[in-house]
Amino acid sequence: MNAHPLAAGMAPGAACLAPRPPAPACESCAIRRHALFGVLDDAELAAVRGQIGSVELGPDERLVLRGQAAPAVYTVRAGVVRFERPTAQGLRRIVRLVGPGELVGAEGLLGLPYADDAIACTAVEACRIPCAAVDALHRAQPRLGDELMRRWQQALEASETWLTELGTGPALRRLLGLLARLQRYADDDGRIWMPRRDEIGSMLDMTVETASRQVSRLRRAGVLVLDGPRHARLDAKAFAEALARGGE
Amino acid sequence: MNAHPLAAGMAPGAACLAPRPPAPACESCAIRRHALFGVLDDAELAAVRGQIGSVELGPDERLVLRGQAAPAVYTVRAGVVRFERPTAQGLRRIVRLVGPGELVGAEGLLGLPYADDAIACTAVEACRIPCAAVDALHRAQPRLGDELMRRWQQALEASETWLTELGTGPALRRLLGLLARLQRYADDDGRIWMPRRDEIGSMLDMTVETASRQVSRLRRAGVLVLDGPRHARLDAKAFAEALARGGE
DNA sequence: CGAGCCGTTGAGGGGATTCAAGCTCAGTGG
DNA sequence: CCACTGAGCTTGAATCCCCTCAACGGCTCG
Repeated sequence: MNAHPLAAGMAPGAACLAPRPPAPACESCAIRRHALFGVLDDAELAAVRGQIGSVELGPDERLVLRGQAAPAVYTVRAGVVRFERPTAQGLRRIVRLVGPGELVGAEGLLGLPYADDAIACTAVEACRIPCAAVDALHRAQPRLGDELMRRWQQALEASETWLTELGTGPALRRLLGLLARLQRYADDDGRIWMPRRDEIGSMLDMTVETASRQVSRLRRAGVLVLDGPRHARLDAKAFAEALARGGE
Repeated sequence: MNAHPLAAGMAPGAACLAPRPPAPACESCAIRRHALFGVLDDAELAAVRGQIGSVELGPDERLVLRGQAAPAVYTVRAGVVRFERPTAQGLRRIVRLVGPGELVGAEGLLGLPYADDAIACTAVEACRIPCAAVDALHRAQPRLGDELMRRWQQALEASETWLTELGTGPALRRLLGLLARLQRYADDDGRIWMPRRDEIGSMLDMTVETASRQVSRLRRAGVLVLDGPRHARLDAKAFAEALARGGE
């Protein structure tokens, strides 16, 4: 089945132990309004400001580890993070992707250990917020509770959509569905993050070879233009057509 | 691909319009401690008691409808409910199952429409709780907020587990995974709810025929004993062996 | 009793996997 | 400088699992 057997060759524990520089100015943060603390006013934000740290990760470095105690949640400021968990067969399956403004590790707020490995796909910047800080704020500002629930609901929605759109149908259509999602994380220049073939395999439940074949097909059809080792570009028109044809 | 094209022949709207008898005594409810309001004491419970209605559904009747405004949430008291949503191809995919003690339609508390169709698999009894009642209680009793978040997290966990365990691997193993889940909803007598073959198809992303073949295989192997039209029984020993072999 | 739903089984074909080889490219050390 | 290596990607050939198409039997129900 799909790829990398047991996390061999991954960067060591990272995030939790790394030094934690203070976060850049929250007040002027580009994603402030979309982030968990978007509901707070300047004064409230200032009160927790000191407890928030900044984390930077390179590709394939772990942000959190499944099963570990969860002392903090993370808000992604830049980059793409994947959620992985092992299947019963010891293989790995990617179950969700999150990007800027989204929350990682919310289960920590309930006193639960992290439910998935969260691993950087691209270079990632994130804010580290201690669970205790969220709890304290929550008591003072009940609206934060609504915002948390809203995020849980979004995560659930994303997971169920993943299941229906990426977990069914022929390989080519699943790949198109994935690319449509990656398009949302495109940079200003229109370039998307292009996963490794084995990552595609883990996301779409197919082998590396099948992933490679389908990518090549889209490349030959002019839908996808590879652009550097881990980047690509979609031709909007050709992509829409391919999607309409629905994978042959 | 998998079964029933567009909900033809389903019972009409049901739940929302049906008469709402008052709920049976909450104080002595068997699932009280496992339900959403398990955190409330007798006095708090008594205060909302009057707003809670009881709903009873037969197999294939809808509890809530995807996309519709969500005035209430439901706590399942008995039976099994499936969450369905249409795929991009107009087919239906079952994305989650819930049983006694679990919550349906929590997204309504955020002012969102229902995210999935929730349909009774077996005979179902549920409590209908107006969102307004939950909101009011929530303001009075903050612990209810934690309980809600806990349920959201459980739903998310269930969805991701569904993806990794039922969305991958050969057909037989996926079926075994499903049966293991259904076992949790077994009655005191050890009988489990046995889905129709097309329902199995919608859950495990396979055709009716494949579902039938795999079921027959398990039947011949003595793992599964069909017992009435919509019921079955698992042979614990044979089942464990089959699971260990992992689908041949 | 015919109609329709549900389940089962067979035959055939196709899409994905498996096994295998070859390619490019970056990093390494002789 | 260049073989050497290994990771990642691609492609081919053979196999197999699952899908498609099809037929049939049991059952309920009008």
